[in-house]
Amino acid sequence: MAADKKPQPIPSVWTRRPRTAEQPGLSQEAIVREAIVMLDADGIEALSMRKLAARLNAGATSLYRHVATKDELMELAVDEVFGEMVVPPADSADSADWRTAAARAAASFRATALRHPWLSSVLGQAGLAYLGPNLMSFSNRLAALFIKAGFPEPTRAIDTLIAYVMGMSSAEAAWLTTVARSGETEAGLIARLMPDAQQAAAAHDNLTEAYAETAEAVGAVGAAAEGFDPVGMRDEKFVYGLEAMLDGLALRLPAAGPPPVE
Amino acid sequence: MAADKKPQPIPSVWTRRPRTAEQPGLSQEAIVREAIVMLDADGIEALSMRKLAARLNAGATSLYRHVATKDELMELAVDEVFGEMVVPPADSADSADWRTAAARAAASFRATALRHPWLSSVLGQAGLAYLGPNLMSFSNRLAALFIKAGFPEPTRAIDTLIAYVMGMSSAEAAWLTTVARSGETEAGLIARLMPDAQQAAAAHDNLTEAYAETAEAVGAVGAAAEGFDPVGMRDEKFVYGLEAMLDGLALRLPAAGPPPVE
DNA sequence: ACGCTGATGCGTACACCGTTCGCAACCCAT
DNA sequence: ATGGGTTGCGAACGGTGTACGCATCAGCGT
Repeated sequence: MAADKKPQPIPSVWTRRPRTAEQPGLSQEAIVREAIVMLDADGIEALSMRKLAARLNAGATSLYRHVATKDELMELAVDEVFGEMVVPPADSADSADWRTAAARAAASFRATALRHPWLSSVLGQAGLAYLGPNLMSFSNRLAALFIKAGFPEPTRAIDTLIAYVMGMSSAEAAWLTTVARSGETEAGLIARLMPDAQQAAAAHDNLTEAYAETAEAVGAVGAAAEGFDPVGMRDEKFVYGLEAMLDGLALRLPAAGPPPVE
Repeated sequence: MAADKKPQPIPSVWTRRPRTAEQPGLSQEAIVREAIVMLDADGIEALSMRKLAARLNAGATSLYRHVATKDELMELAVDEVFGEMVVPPADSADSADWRTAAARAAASFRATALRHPWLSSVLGQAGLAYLGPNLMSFSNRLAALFIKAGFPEPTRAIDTLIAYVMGMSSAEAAWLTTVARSGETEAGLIARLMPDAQQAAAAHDNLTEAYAETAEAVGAVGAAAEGFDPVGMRDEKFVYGLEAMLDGLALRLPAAGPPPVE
C-alpha cells in the first residue's frame, strides 16, 4: 500500500493504454495554431511552453519534438499570420490604380497587426529577416504591385510604406494591449487616463491644446461620452498618414505631376 | 572550525564595518544609468535585475528600494534616452524651414534609436504612453514646430512622422542587433546570408531582381567587397522615405502648392 | 550621551521560465 | 517475433522577477 505516489509510476498494464486514439497527437501545425490562439487571447508574455503544452494535453517538453525552440515557434507563428494579409494582384488595376491597391494592402497589414497585437512586438524585436514562405509571398506580391506601377526604385518605395504601416500599427497594437489589460472599454480607459495626461502636459504649452481637444471630445471628466468614437479616430489617423505617404511616393513616379491635393 | 559557511554568517565585529564609505550607494539615477549601459552593450534580454545589481556591487533585491519593478526601470530608461533627442527650436527657422527642422528631428530620433537598439523593442511593446518628462518635452518641441509651420492638424502630421521614423528605426535596430549578435561586420553578415535569402526568393519572381541587385553590390558570393557600404545604404533608404513623407505632409499645408519634386 | 525611528541593504525563498537528458511506450517494416 | 526509429514525458538545471523580514545605519529629539 505504500507504493502509490501522486502520478501513476506503476508501469503496469493499465497505464500503457491511453496513448493512442486520443487525438491525432501533436504536430507542428497544431502547436503553432494553438500558440496563436493563446497569443491573441492573453498577450505575448502569457505564452509559455508549459501552458501551451497543457492546452494541448501534452507534457511540457513534448513540444520540442516538433519545434526546436520557443523563438522558432514565434517565427512560425509570425509567418502563419502573414498568410492572413491580402495584397491585391498587380494586374487587377492596370498600372493606374496602384494607389488604391497599395492602400488596400496597407489596410490589410494594419488589420492583421491589430488582430494579433503581439505581431508588432515580435517584429520589433526580430525584424523581418524571417524568410518564411508567407512573408516571402507577401513581399513578392507587394513588389509586383510597385514594379507594375512603374516605380524606378520599387524596394525603396515598399520599405517606406511598410515602415509607416509598421510604425503606426505597432503603436496602435501597444495601445490596444494596454486597453485589453485594463479590462475597460477604449473610451473608458481614455477618460480615466485623461487627468494624468493633462497634468503631465500642463507644463508644455504646445501640448495642452492637443490634449484639450480630445478631453473635450471625451466629454466631462471621467464620463465616457456617447458620441466619442476612438476606433473611428484611429482609423482616420491611419488613413491621414497613409494618404500623405502615398502622395509623397506618387511624386517619385516618373510620369508624375503633382497628385490631387483634395 | 565547523562554523564557517561560504558567506560570513557570523555577526561579529568584522562583518559590520564595510557598509559605509564605499560609494555614494545606490540611487535611482545610478541604477538607470548602469541599466542603459548594459542594455546598449548586451541587448535587452541580457538585462536582469541580478546582473544589474552585481554591476553596482549590490545585492539583487536592493534595487527594489529605488525602483518599483523592472518595467518601471525600463520606463525610466526609455525616458532618459528620450532626453538625447534633439528637436530644433520652432522659431529658429521662421515658418518656412519647418521641413529641414523636422528632418533634423527625425534624424536625431533615428540616431538615438540606433544608438540604443533596445528602445524600439520597448516602445513596440509598451507604446508611447509613458508620460516621462523627457518624452513630454520631446513631444512638446515637435508640436511647437508643426504648429508654427501652420499645419491645420498638427497632431496628425506629427503622428504620421513618428510612425514612419519609428517603423524604419525599429527595423534597422532589429537588424543591427542581429549583426551585433553575429559578431561579424554588417557587410560580412549580408554576404553570408545572401545565399539563403536568394534561395528563399527564388520562387518569387518579383523578388529575385531586388535581391540580385544587392547580391551584385556585395560582390562575388561570400566575399565582403570593398566598395560595399551598408551604412550609407541605410542612410539613403531612411532619407528617401523621410523626404517622401515630408512631401506628402507639405501638401497638407494650407498655402501648399506642389512641393519641389527634385 | 542615549535611544528611537525611518531609510537602506540584502539573504532567503517562491513560483515560474526555457531547455536537456534519458527512459518508456509506441508504430511499422522486416 | 524482433528490432529500429519516432514520439511523449518526468525530472532536473540554471536562470528569472519579486515578496518578506531581518540587520544595519544616519540623523535626530531628548
